[in-house]
Amino acid sequence: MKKRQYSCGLDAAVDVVGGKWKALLLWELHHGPRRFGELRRRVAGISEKMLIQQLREMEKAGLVDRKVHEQVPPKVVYSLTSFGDSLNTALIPLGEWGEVHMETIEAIPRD
Amino acid sequence: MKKRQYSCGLDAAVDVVGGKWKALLLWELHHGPRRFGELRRRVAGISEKMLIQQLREMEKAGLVDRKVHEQVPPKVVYSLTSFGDSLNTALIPLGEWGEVHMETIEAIPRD
DNA sequence: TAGGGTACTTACCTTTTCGTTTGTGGAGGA
DNA sequence: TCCTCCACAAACGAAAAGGTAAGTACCCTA
Repeated sequence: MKKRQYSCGLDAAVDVVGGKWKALLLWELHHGPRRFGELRRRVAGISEKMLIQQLREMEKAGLVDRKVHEQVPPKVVYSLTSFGDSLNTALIPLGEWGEVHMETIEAIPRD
Repeated sequence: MKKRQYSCGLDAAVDVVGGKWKALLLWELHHGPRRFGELRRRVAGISEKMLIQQLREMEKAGLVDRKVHEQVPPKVVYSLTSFGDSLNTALIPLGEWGEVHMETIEAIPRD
């Protein structure tokens, strides 16, 4: 979330789903509601700080729903809203493209 | 382009198209081949440094083709490869999602 | 003769993003 | 009693991304 004025829909969408973790979290939540600790374990390499940061941003954006179960130890469950689900649906072709061309993408030189 | 190991296709695709400018450039080139100066004028707000940097990265990734016409003054034309075009096709649903929800996205608070 | 267009390149700086570490407070298990 | 788990929070620094400004070499137009 950096801009206010977008030049096209794609611009806006990439702004919402951009960054290192949001796409992965969307994908993981697509499989079903998840607790904080579950997400931390299933999304490889994410730190707790990044996880909570991304979740908060996605909550603000209306993509995910955060439900607190008042109990000890605490239990918080995150799930996709219908808005988040619609974004996920729109991302499916892109995900398939990525899978098909995975080897090509991995072979891109980076310097 | 930062990682080598992707956990899913979506992860890889977002890595390729991520950042502030690549989606806009892909979209612009989707309308047809463009010269450097044309892109600079049509993609609002981009600096020459960013433009050439992104174009070079997209060239390395095999998304765009760079054709130099040896003449004075110089003339360089950029166009999508079939690989770049396939990415663009995969991005269409996302672009449509962004257009449909543009107002919602613009209303997301950023602090 | 001055200014603008052609397509870049380089240096420097600021902003944003990402990662690491430490700490909270109560509860249950060895 | 110590350790771990739960779901965070806060501080700090590194790294990456992005922005600004200037320079290059040549040509055409006014």
